[in-house]
Amino acid sequence: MQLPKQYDFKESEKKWQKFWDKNKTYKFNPKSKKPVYSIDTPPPYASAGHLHVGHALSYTQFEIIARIMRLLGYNVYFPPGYDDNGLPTEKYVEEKLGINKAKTNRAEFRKLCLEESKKVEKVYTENVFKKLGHSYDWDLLYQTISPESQRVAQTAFLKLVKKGDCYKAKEPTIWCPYHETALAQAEVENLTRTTKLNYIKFGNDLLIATTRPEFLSSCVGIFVHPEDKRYKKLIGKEIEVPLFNHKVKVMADETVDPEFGTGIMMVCTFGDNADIEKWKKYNLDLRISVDREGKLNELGGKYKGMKLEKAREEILKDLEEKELLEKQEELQQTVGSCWRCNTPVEYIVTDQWLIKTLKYKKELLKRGKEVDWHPKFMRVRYEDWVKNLGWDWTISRQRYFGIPIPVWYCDKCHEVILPEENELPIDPIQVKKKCKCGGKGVPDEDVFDTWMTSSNSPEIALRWLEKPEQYKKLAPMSLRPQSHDIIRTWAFYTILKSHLLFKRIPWKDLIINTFVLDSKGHGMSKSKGNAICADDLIDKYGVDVFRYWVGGANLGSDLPFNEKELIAGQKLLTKMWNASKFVIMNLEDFDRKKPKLEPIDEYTLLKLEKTVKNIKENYIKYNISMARKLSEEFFWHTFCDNYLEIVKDRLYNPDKRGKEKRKSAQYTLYHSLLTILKLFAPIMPHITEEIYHLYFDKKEKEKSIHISEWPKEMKITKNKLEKLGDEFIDVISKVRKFKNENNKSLKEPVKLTVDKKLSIFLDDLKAVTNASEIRFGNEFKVILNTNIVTTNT
RNA sequence: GGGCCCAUGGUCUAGUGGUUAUGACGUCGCCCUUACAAGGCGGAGAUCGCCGGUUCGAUCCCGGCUGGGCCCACCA
Repeated sequence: MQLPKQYDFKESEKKWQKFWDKNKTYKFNPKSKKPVYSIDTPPPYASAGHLHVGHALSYTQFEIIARIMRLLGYNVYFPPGYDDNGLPTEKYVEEKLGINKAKTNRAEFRKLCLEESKKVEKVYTENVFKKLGHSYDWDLLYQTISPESQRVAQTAFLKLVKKGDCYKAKEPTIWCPYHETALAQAEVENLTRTTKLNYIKFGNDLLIATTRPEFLSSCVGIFVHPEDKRYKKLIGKEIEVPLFNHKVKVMADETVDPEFGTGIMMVCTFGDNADIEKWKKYNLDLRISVDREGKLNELGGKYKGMKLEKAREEILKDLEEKELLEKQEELQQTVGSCWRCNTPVEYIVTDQWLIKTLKYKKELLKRGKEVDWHPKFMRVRYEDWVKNLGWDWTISRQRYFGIPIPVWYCDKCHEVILPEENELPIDPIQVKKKCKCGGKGVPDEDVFDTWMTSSNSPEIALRWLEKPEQYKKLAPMSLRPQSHDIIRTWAFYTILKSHLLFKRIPWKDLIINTFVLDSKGHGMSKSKGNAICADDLIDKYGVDVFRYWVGGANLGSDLPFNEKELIAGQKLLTKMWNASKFVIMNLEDFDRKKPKLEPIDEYTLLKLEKTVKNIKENYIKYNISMARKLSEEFFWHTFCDNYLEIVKDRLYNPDKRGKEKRKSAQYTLYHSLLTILKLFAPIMPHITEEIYHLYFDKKEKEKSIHISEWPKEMKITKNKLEKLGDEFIDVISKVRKFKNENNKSLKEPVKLTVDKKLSIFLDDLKAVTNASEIRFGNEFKVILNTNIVTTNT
């Protein structure tokens, strides 16, 4: 049999990717009796940019798991998805089509987004997912912008409203003055900045330090520590606020730090979270002086219409003029800011839809414990987040584009008008509704937070509403793979929704992907300019080598990028190609019948079986790197370095050694190589498929190695043999070392003295060491023809 | 300010309460051996970050420190 001398990865990748596509190799079979393993895949936003290694790694990491589970006998439900319901899509469509979304209608614009996204996604599918050798079932593709996804989000909303877990409220909400929208707690980032702490004279010459003098008009209370001797007598008194001259009460609260500033805290509605807390706790007045654009309103008096920054300047100027500004100090401060525009957030009172979270903290913690986190310590992040929640989840956004909130408000009785579930998806702007009282329904023009959709990804992926039977059977899903930075959003909201809607967890396992750092140990990002492009690596080394690297990463931990790892993978591929070539060449006349096995062949199969078992255990625990290591060890050392060398003589000289002994070697080679290929198949799908098709596909029943069965146990249990075999291998190693130390070729003939126990391997031992004579004795000896050298055991 | 993770030969990495502490890349030496010189075989190279504690015994458990990475937080 003529086999190609070298493995051409580029050609092989193209060939097999096409093959898998054409044959729908990875199609989910709803009729199969195998247990189902379902994956709640993270839908990426299909960008045209280059593929960052970090992303390529995280997506490939759980893709390897999909392959592992398929190989272990599961019916794998592995749907690809695209997240095209966000701002990036909006922007892209506006720019590409040269339209202004504010001038088209919402439904029309959404349709355009859907169409454009589909085009971009098609390119992405080919250039990223298929190129990486991913085994999605493309018939299960979903989009978060699709009508079906909208229906899921709106149905979930409706159910929660009816249940009372979703409500409309006039509440202080986190507000981005730039985007003019409410934000969820999870959308707030921290911004560290230097600011001025201003010491301002209030009535009675009381000195109060504040960083937000622009909020003087909103001041509703003064707080001191109850034990602070300086101010004890003030408690209960009223103090006049400078410039605005309204009076506020002095109160005591233990959270006030006497050491900070002057030990007096001014509470305004609302400068920050602490204000809201005290406002609620002490039932203070509401004096809102900031509008939706971040400008002062009527309450701001002469500062009305000024942006907060400007108002601050003016107020400070006026305070100074009136000699009410005692002093200013520099202060390092951390403030919340909008995650998109970095504008510091404000807190204003608006009408918003919220989903209850605070009420369910305990249950959510319990649900968190029901999920199997990999690694375990990542659950702590979830728990910390849940414990520290301070707000219910604001799900309405004052944005133009997104999934509409399906409600109307009666213009007469002001009741909320809800649609029927079977009307969904619906855009209230497009559809008129009447109230029971006869009043006209005014549509809610807000849209959902995008997490409102994403948090139902299991429902979208499993076709909750389209295929209720399937959903019932497959939920909860088996696995959610995701990155650690969205534990507080994606993981949290999904668990929340699942708890509220279905009273159970959304999936059994949650894995946190590896976080790739640059070679110096810093996070990779475009802005830092240290991001490495996965496409370049794939062009240079091939996908399987890239995937080999991915297979060495551990879940939930950091991994500095190191190109050397790829070289190791490259070498492994070469080795695998060559070893397979050798094996297949020697299997031409193999009839697959089981012959009487030689002791060393049995020993090798025994070792293999142990390895397979061990690997399975690791694979099930998502310990891919350990499985890879074990596979490599067996393949390279046990199989190539030792076994292949041992059987060469039997394969080459059947006349001398006996035909049956050659068959025994062939049998062992066949099963070992096939098993080795399967063990590596999830990590390196292309080369293993290529080799499988060089020979095995004609013998085995499956068309593709990737849907073949996990190696069956051969039930070899000869423990004595294992010990003896180990000793035999040890002798080989010693003889090699001996020849090496004497600068001799490995072919150099020697005379050996070995333990009598090893006599069962006599012929193989003789052949592999090229011994002209073997004697038995207690002491191990190697002797050259010319000079005599002895080695002891 | 709180919390989490990490620290092992030059580099990257595995691992365990107790034998000579993995493996890879690199390096050095030997070997053209009919699968593979993009190879084989062998060698050198680590007081397992630092300081304490628990223990008969710690790289592994506990506490502290240092350095790196990350998450969270209302000091007005």
